[in-house]
Amino acid sequence: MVTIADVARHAGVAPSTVSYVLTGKRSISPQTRSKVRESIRLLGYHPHAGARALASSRTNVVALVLPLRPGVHLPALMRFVTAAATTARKHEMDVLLMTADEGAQGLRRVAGSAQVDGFLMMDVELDDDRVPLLRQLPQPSVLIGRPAAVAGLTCVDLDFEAAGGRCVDHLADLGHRYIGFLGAPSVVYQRNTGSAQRAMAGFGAAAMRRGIASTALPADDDYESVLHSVRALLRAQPAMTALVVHNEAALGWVAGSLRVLGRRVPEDMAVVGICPDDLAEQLQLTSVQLPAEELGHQAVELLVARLNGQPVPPLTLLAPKLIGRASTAPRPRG
Amino acid sequence: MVTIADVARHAGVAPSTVSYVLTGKRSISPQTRSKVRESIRLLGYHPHAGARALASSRTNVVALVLPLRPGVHLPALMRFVTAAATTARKHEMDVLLMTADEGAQGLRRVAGSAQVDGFLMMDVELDDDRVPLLRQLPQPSVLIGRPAAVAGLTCVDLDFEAAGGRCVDHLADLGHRYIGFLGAPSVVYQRNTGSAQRAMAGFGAAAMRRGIASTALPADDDYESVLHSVRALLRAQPAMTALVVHNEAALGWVAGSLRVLGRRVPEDMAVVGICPDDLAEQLQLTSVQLPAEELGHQAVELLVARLNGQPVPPLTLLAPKLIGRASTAPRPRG
DNA sequence: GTGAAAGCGCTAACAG
DNA sequence: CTGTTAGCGCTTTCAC
Repeated sequence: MVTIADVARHAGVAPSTVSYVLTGKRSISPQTRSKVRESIRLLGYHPHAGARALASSRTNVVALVLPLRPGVHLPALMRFVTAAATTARKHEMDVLLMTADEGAQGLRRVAGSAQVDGFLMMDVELDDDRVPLLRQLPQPSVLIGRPAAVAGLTCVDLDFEAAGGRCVDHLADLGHRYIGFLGAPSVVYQRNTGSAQRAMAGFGAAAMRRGIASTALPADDDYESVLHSVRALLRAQPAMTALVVHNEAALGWVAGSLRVLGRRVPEDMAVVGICPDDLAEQLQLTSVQLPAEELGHQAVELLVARLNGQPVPPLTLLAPKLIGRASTAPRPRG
Repeated sequence: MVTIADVARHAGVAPSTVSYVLTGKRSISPQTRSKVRESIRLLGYHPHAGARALASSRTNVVALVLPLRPGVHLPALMRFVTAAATTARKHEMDVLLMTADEGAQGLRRVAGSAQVDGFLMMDVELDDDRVPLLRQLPQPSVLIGRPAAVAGLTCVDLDFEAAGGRCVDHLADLGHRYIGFLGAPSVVYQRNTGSAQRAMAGFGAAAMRRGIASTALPADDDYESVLHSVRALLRAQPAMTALVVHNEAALGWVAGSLRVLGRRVPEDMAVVGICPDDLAEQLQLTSVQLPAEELGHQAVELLVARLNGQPVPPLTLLAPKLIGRASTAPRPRG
């Protein structure tokens, strides 16, 4: 194995000089620098990661903690993961993958053994039990999602409240005056899921603000339940001409349900989803996108900033973007 | 930070003793062992990963190199990843995530800096340029997929040849005598993609073996192309009553194309796919599954075996499993 | 069955 | 601007 001493000898300098050329932590004369660089290249030298970590207490690795509970949209998750990995590499960092099933125990292990410089944790819910632990760890962490108390943490999330509002605004601008909201399964709300509750709240508030009549119902993931909820919405508000759907699993059934109930999309009923882009694209659905890449990128940037001792805001909310597709049209005048 | 010296002092033993309790590399008296264990627990000691790697030249980390080219089925990929991660943890190992876009350069970097003990590389194709490099590296590697020359490597893959054959056998057993094969886009075959070619070869050989007339065509990923290819197949072999599809992206259009051409599934035309299970389930398609979990698990087991100096076969082929669903039925007698 | 001590390869004072 | 050197925390001989 080629070590820093080999490089130093080959270049006729001290090991520390080689180290400084590599880290840039002190100024080196151009001649020395290029001499050293050349030796490094010639010998094919790569600093030993373990030795470096030991001496510098920096691993240049971030842990990425993924949720793998059923129901997460895998394509969106992968988009997030690759964005995070790519951004990490831009900062000369690597990514250690942790599945959530190791729980707090796993975090303690990885943190305790100094395997990583920081943590990225996805899909954090309001009362996640790992959050208090993260606060204690010596390594900084960035959460994707939004726990109840944000103080002392760094979180990034889509602004779900604004997302709900954005859907209403889009529909209101098209002339719709009676709008329904088809939400997640009711257990999700019982479970205190932040994104679900906030999207719903944003939807309701925007409707009030615009003087629009709104009705909301949860829906389970199966056809029966979706059909039932859509029918119930229409019964509750017969003049309804638009629907906001915040339920990925239900989306596939919505068009069918509406058809069965005699409503064409978008002529009789405009539909807006809050969902990953590929799903919306596939269903030709106007939607507020879940910005997976942007979240992954931002999360890493925030973590890197914290590692460099820079101050970062406790909560970064990404503005929702609505993409118009075939499922929305101006309200039928009649 | 708690070090091994702290634990040793607390337990009244030498640091080396603590180390040996942890690694089990020499016998320790039960009393000493439990004394040490207790101190470890009390102090919340975790060995420093970097220090350990430096002293032992073992990181207990494996690199997982993922393909992120367009067209890979993300849900199946994630199933593979989690299986690999879970199996790795069973062996006290962690997983470092590498995206393929770093290419050979990235492998060299990670290998050179001794960040990992070995490599897991997914979706290797016949002429992958990173394969020769992997052979040179000091760390062992396991490939998921099957490059042209397997000597000196360790590979795991689904037995695509048997998979193609299995589809034919299933259909032949149901009485079908004229079978079509709808393959990947023709560029995939031009690109020398092993799995595509082997599935096709297995299909052809099995048909010959069973005395069945077979016809094959490639298909692109869009509706037009699929419709065109299916129509061409039917024209070439009007008596065709069954279809084997090895093209994930086309699968969604197959049923529609057949309907347009006046064939009901499965009454007029039986369909078998070679595709990830969730896709097949969703389409209610009889299929040979892509055993993502099993591949991930096996790959890690093989790598661990190699790390322990155990001999492993250069090629491990997993037997295809066919799951019967609604898309196949006995041949209509008429 | 246990201890003492010599590194593993690198970084970061300290010294010039 | 560069060299010398003392660790970083652990494993693993060697010695008893």
